[in-house]
Amino acid sequence: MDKRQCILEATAELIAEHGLQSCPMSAVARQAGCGAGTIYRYFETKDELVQELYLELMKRMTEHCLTDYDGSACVKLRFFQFWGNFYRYMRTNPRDCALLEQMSACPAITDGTMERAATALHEVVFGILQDGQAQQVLKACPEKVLSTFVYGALSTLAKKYNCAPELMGEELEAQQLLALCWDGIKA
Amino acid sequence: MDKRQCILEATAELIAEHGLQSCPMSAVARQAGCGAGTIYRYFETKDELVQELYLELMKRMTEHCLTDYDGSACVKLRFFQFWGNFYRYMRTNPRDCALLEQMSACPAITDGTMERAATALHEVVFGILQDGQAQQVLKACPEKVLSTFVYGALSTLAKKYNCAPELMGEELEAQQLLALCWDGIKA
DNA sequence: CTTGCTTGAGTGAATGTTCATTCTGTTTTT
DNA sequence: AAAAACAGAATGAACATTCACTCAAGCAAG
Repeated sequence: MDKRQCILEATAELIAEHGLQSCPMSAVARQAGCGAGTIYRYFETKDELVQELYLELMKRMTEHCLTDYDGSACVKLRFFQFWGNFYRYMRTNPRDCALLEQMSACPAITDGTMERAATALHEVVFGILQDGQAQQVLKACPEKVLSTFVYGALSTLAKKYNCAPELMGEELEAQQLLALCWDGIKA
Repeated sequence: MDKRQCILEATAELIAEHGLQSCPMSAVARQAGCGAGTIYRYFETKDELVQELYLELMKRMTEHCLTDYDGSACVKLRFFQFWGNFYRYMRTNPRDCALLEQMSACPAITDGTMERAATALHEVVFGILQDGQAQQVLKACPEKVLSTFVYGALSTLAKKYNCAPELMGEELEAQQLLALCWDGIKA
């Protein structure tokens, strides 16, 4: 088994449970089943470990978002496939969802890391929205406004369902939540 | 001048700049212009200080959201007034906006604190959405789904405009962003 | 008014703890 | 046997919290 992977996984587990600020390297080592020194064979510093974890999480999420994604389908289909994948990923992996939120909000993750982590996603989203606007299917807002709108709504809904499902009433299908977003941005 | 207020303000400044995890009490004391011991006259522990800061921030935001809010107006007007206030507050106070996001994402803020901080807001939002559904102006989703949808979209938009306005294209009026949300939830 | 006493807010050096990182010796691999 | 990987104790820095002290304001007695 891959030690580096183990260490990343252990870090994820601990941060999710106790927060970024209470995640000592000694605990990471224990959780990963290795000595403290070993971590430093794979990561220069704790900070690097954390940045790498963020990149790893984003990579995993990006892959899921592109499952069965057909770039040549119509705008509406692409929209529902992509964001449906996104939402389901967030709902199926509550730990990663919480982790991503926590890390995105934290100044310790540098802007460079964030940008590097998100470019792949950006391109796909940009493609969908551009096409939608060209075909006048979508509102003529700046593309970033639309993408931020959808991302914000869906990620917050997923988080809420993950953390406090009892408050949310009977659970809706991803389709119905996507419909809210679609109605918001359609022309 | 109020020392307690000074300390809270200093804490806010430091957390906004360096993050929750790098905000030593010594720095808080320096920023607040007092000795380290003084902080402990007003707050039992660092943790309590942080929880109190969160409550304070939420209180401020809640007040702003209710500016000129007329509970007897029609659903659409109430919606635009309330969420417009919310959005403008987030845009006018980028520091508080970033702070709230960071603190909300962090396990150090207890669920109890969060609930206590948000009840006032919840009631107003609940009122608007309930009425809207009763009048069949709004979609018949669980009320929490609608509120989370709007909150997520607007807060994420505000954050993005605050942090990376250059990426967002020409800035839109609050009205136009609210319209996206309204179109999403209207029946 | 002056003087001396009391009170409690305020201070910041000292304490003990926690933690990232390093280092030395050990085990495993080649 | 050499090299690489590993473990975990040791190190030193950073930090939350404490505590013995200072000082200014209030106040009562002279």
